Amino acid sequence: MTKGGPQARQRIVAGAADMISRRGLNATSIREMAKHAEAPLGSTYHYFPEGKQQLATEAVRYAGETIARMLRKELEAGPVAGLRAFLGLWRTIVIDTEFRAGCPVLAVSIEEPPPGEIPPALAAAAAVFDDWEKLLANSLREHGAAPGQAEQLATLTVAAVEGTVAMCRAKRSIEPLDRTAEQLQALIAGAIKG
Amino acid sequence: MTKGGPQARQRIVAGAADMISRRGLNATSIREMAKHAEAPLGSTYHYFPEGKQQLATEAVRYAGETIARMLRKELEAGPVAGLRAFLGLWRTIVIDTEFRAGCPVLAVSIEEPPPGEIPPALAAAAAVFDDWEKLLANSLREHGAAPGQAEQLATLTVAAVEGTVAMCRAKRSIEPLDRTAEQLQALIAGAIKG
DNA sequence: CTCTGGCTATAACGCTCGTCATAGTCTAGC
DNA sequence: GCTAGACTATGACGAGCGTTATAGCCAGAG
Repeated sequence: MTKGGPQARQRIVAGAADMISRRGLNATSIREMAKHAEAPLGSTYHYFPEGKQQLATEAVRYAGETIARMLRKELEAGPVAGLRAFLGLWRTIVIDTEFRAGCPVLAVSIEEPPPGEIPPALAAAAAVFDDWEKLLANSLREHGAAPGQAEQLATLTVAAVEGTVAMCRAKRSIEPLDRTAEQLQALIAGAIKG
Repeated sequence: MTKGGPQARQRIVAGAADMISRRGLNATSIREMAKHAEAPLGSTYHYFPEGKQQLATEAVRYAGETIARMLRKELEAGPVAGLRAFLGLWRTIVIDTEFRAGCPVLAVSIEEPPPGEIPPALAAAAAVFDDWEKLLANSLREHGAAPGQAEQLATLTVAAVEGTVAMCRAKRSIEPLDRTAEQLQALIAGAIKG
């Protein structure tokens, strides 16, 4: 049986991350998230009593952790290998979904917060970006890059990939990602040698 | 008088671009766009008979042209000057709006299109990115960069800036943009010398 | 068997959405 | 002044939204 039980919670979170990565947070309704996960609407409020914000927050963290785990593993073979895996992951997502999906973390980042407060989903997105950057920067430093350079390069890499994925979706072409990939690889390869 | 007349059309488009850059396309309603431009709701359907899609398309083109015009002008002083102006523009937007606004072109790019068709606003976003890239690439080539390198660097620049602006919004900090700025400036300065 | 507590089913709340229709107002040109 | 056409005012349409409430199911502990 794939339905019911606590594993439904997991399915809802994963499905929410997927839907947010396609349509953005605001265009993704709780009803659709439930349907997509084959869970009843009532269950979403059972598992996520704080409503949509909580669900979005967990979806962002889930996607962030999934990618961070992959990054950590691939970075063991060095920064260039890690970068290649990072780029390859996004390449697969964009192509397999026919340019329909992107990054849920970016999607959450560009929604205006209500005045005077920071929604938890937005804070989670910031934490995910920080996480990814730190993983890259640490690996760069460990392989001989200057500390300041490592930080800047890590930020540039994450930002460029996020931006390029969005550009690929608009253009319905993978070419921007391949161009960005070449530039970043040359950059990072150079930084750990100099 | 600031109300009424054909100049209302302009105000609606400019206001729509601003609102989309803050909340994304889906979270921006026609009613709010009208109110924001101090125009009656009926007027939006008078000026934009195809409804929201048309308004979004014009908003994307408007924002794209505004920035392209600025880029064209600043690039006359060379690629590094153009890049600096580009970065400075986004820096101002992000800071002046207290991390609430970003790029409307990016915002439109990450909305899932209906199956089997490409909404005009998405096509317009792709065209705007192309425009910006071509301006940068041409300037790079004119200043001695190798053609392939120029194209890749232009794509990287646009993507990195777009991605960084989103990161700045999530983190509520301008630091990512300053880091990206340093890296891109070094890169572009290097490319037109070698 | 009974009872408890996790999960589901169903319906409703007030609200906003995109869009359309219709009638009214205003202004320029004759 | 009068008429045409650009613009506005108003209200409605069905639909979907996030959220809440209430009652029901049903496995497993006692």
